[in-house]
Amino acid sequence: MQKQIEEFIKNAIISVFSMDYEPIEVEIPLREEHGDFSTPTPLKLSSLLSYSSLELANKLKEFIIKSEFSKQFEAIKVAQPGFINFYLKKSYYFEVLKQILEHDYFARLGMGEGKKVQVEFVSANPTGPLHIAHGRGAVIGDVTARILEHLGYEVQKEYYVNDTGGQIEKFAKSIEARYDELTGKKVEFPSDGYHGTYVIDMARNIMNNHSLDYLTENKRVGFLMEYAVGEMLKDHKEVLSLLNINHDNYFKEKYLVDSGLVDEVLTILKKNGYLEEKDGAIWFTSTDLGDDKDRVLVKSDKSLTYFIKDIAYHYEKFVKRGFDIVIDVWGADHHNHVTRIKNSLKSLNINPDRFEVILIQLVRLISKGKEILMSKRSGEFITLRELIEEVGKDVARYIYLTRSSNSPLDFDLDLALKESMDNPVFYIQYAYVRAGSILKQAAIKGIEIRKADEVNYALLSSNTEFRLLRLLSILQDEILLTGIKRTPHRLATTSRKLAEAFHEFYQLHKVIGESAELEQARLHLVIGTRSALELLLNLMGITKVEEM
RNA sequence: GCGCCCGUAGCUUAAUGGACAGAGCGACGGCCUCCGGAGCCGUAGGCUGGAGGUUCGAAUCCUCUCGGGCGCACCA
Repeated sequence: MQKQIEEFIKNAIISVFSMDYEPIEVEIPLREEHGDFSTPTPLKLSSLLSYSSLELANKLKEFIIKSEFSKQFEAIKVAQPGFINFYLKKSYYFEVLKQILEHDYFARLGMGEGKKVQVEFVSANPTGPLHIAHGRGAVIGDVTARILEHLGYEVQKEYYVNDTGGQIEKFAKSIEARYDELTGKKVEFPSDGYHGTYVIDMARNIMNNHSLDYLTENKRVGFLMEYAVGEMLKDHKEVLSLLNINHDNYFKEKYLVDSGLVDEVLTILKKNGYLEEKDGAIWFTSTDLGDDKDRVLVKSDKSLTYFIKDIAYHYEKFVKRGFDIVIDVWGADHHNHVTRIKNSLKSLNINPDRFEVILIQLVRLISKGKEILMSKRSGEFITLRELIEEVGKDVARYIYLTRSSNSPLDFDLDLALKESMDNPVFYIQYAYVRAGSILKQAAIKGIEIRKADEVNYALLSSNTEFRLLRLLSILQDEILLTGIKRTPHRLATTSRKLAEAFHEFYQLHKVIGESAELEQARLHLVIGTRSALELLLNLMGITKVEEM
């Protein structure tokens, strides 16, 4: 509907003022008295035309009112200082309700038709367990993917596995040292190695299952690298699935080198004039693109930097796999990397606008007013697994989701635990349960749900009922906005509002036991609301509970 | 020093440049013969860190400033 109004106003401006004006903004007002949809376009237009914004608004309104289009609205009003507000007809609400019940109104939207989008998230180094910050990126990425899928994009959720490089080697050597310690050998632990207790656990596991004794010195590290990455990744997958997150694809960094992609990219960069040899290394001349320094791609010892592999990786996403849009979810500490990748895309003749990054700010875990840094169990930073065990997956997901990703998040553990009795998550789930329980009662009493054509929706006439109907009617537009703006945290607010409206309805109105006509109309409203809650819970990845 | 992010109610925070800045928690006061009270209704609490500017309109954009976080590798 939002789109239709935009389109219509655009044409109205062409007809009335014979000018083509863009963009037309149509918003869902914060206050219900300002209508279901509203546009400030006359205010913008007044600087271009010699009318006051109020005059413009009135002229446009006159034009709109005469049209067939306006018949869908109860009222179209001009408001100070020049808004045009649209109030949907009750019959429009009723039509939506009917569509929800009989035509799968909440099905996927068609806007992303045929467009391939990749959302890459988590992609943690497999050198240690996932911690709470990874959880935030994981949920934001997952929900973003779910929303885009709902909008009709073809979405792939990807996890990039850093299975080569210096860090992995260091990790393998740390395990090796622990292994040797366990077998009684005296060794010096690598000074910059990984000290976590999980490294010792892994070494112990190897000792029990896979003896290293028969491997030569240089084969040991190779074996350990592969083994460690495999084990760590297995752990990551397991923890993510506890959070209800399952990636579609795990992309191995190793493949970039083995497949010759890195060489391919280097060749193109050379051809496009972005390579330079200096001090025995190969540099990307990114200063030509506005960077403050050139960046090394191939080190003087011929090994590859992370950067060249990442360039090759993104080249692969766009050119080999043909994604139209790639969205990476990164920790905010990598923000400098964003322009670097965009620059590299430019140098490969790929439009950098097709590449987006959602930066996730830090997460601090707070308990009793103080930040918790270490975990008792592992001696590491609090792991994601521990957090989920502590507060549960739904609470964790919801709390991660309520805050905008570019704002730092204080995850108050006490509050999360206390809230588990009195928590927005349960509030929303409870609304879903209540709706279900009314329907269950109806079934027990043998009440049959009539077809929409046989139900008199006009009996839904209280403010509370209209509020619910209105929320149902604007839900798809709301989700659309959430998807386009890549602001998944809006879902938290949207679903809370809907739950609130339903609880109020539940409190004020009886459904079963009213006159048969009213009973039917309200049952339909309950079914519609339940579908909407179901959609929202699915998008947020929060469990739909039937009983609490 | 340079770059990015954030300062909103006691706490955690929301608000595609729009209309009176919304919620939750906490505090205070009401509501259970009724489909589940994990609920509902109400009260108090804000110069959106500060100062300028752009705009018909600024929490939002620009400049400066004060606080906090992060990043500035032939690490990933």
